Amino acid sequence: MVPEKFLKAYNPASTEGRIYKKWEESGFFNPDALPGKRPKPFTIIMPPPNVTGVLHMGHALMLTIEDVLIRFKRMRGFKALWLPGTDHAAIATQARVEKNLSKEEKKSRFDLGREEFLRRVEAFAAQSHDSIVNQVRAMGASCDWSREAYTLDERRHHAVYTVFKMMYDDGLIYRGNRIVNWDPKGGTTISDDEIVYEERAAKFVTFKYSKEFPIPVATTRLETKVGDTAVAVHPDDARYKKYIGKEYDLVFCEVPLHVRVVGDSAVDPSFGTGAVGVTPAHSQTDAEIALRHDLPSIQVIDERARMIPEGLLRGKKVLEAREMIYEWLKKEELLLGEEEIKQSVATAERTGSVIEPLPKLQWWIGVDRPIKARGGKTLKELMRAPVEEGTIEILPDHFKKVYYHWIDNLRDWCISRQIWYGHRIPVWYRGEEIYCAAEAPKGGGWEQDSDTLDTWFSSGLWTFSTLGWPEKTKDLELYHPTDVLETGYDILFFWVARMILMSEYTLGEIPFRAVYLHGMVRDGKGQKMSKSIGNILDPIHVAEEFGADAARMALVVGNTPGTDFRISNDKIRSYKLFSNKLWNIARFLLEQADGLKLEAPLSEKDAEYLSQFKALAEDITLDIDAFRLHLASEKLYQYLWSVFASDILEESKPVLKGEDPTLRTSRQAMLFRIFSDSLKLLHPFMPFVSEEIWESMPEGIKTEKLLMVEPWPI
RNA sequence: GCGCGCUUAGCUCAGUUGGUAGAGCAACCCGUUUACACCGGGUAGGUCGCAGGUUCGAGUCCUGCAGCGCGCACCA
Repeated sequence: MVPEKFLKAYNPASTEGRIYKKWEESGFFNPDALPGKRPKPFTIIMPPPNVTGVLHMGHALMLTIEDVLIRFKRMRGFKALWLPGTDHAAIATQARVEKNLSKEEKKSRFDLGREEFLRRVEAFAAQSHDSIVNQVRAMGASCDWSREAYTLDERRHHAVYTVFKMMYDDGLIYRGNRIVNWDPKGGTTISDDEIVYEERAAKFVTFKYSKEFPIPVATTRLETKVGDTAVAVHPDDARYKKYIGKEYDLVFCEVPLHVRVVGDSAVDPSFGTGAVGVTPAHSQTDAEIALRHDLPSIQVIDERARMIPEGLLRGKKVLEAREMIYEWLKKEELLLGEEEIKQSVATAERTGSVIEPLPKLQWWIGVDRPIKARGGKTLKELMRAPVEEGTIEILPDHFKKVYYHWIDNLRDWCISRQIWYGHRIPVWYRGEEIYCAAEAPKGGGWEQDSDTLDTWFSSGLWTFSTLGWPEKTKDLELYHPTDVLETGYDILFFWVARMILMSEYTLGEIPFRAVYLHGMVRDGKGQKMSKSIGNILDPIHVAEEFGADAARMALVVGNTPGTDFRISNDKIRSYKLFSNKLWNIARFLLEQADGLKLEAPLSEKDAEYLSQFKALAEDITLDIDAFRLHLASEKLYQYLWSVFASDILEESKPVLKGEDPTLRTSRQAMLFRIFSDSLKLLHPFMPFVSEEIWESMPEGIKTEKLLMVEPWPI
């Protein structure tokens, strides 16, 4: 009666691969193949992992939460679609390949040329993709592989070009020469959101340009001062008022400067000397002052972060130039003072390089431009409205405020990148002519823009590009808007906001109804997991050692949305023990299954046990519906171990061995009914062990081929 | 500077709408005639950061304060 496998302890390693194969072969990951009518769809589009390497715990958390929701809804009778994919992660992937190239072959991408380099990146991406997809499977993710998408494949390419052209024609995408965030190491511009601010010590130096120049200024970036074209003071500042409008010709560290004194109310008279040396080419705020006063802009730092002006400084690195000018000021007795201050320095997220603000001709998306097709609303307004109106729910709720705060401070989005891996900008040039389309216009001589698009541009389309847009597909009609977008709070701006922007602009509808933001996964000591600390828990190793089920439970129990949380081997081990506990409960019950009649009348006590369980099942159902997975999973654990196994089973032993056959059949029925329904409740959280036990449940309990498609007990 | 969050047992954290403080791990004691030692039974441990307020009643709501963390902005 008891299958032999139950005589040994539960072994996830030898079970999980086999079970996953069974699921995959059933075809039930594809909602079209699910049994029953299923009028209502339920959709989650998977946040695509970058094809830059391996899955980490954050991915494992994402996969677990989404799989719990999808399995739950599938059992609840929904047409449940979970669409998987991967992200080409333009800069990140290119940087990886460039690093390998320089390490292994001592070559740069320019040595290989665009075509050959792209071939290398694609080979790397393909390899990385395969290993990632296998890791996703190992976590038990029940996603529909037949619909798998890539942010850089043909269909997504089509979607990207279509949206670009729409925005170009609507005047939202424009080309502008402005100050950009230049990453000298990556050799590309980056968006404001890709900047990481680092606190560093800096020397705040007060000086005069020359003996004759009447106004002292202060700066931490002496090297930019050779690009100054004005000094700005507050228009009401009694000290400097008299100089406003005067112009000076002077030579600063061998560089001739023409400096005008302007009055501008953006200047804070109480900060520094109350006067600003205006460098329009290398500072955002200075460029704004320059615009107001029609000042010239002189670029003095190049794309490799080296000095441009002729003379002493030419070709020197920025930091060297800073030091040289400092020494020069000292020598010329122009140095008036210095102070050590703390300063937050802009660095590039991917390369860690210090950002050089430079003037460059780039492509931008205007976030404050009225859109005719959307009733004159701006992109900012389109992003804000659905969250304000509550058509998009954000969990936890307080992230709404963070979201609004970000929108309020948002500036135009720089979308062009000087890298090669990505969607190439669909714009063609011939002399002064510009043409926006996927293909070059007829007639020769057209050259395509050499830049590619910010990776988040294609990610922004993800909810509908994956469903086939711009074609009018059935999938799009049925599954969009999607139901839940589940991701880490760290990409609320990068991604969530841009999906709302793109969906509202392109389709005029929300991309998803709810946003579930999970926290960051940290190690047992609360440290961020990183390679250099060596505290990374690889979800795949964890799954091999303890089982994916154990990893999933450890990731879900007690983990509330929006809050960082810690995971350790100890925690995961405790849920491996739980898998084994379930295994042994099953073994015990199967030993007692002789003469089982599921519909036998229940004694008063057994009816009481059953109704207690029903109440719990209802409670757990409400919890999952309200995204309280941390509570649902803990309640199940608690009930099965402390109530069902420790109390009910122990109390049942004498009844099952006893003389009274009525009590015995009643008890049997109650135990099997509770346990089999428990397996259903548990399935979303621990799909492997529940499915494996389910396989051995007696006839009469199973109504479908697999537990994964059994109807939910409530 | 603007904003957001956290502070509950030794550690990590739950605590859904206000109704007698919870779990896991760790600790200590006992138990090996069996569903499970990947186990069972038991013990100990908290004035819920501080100060006020609302309430019949506050870990939960309000105000203020402190410590910690995070985001955004500024950074001449």
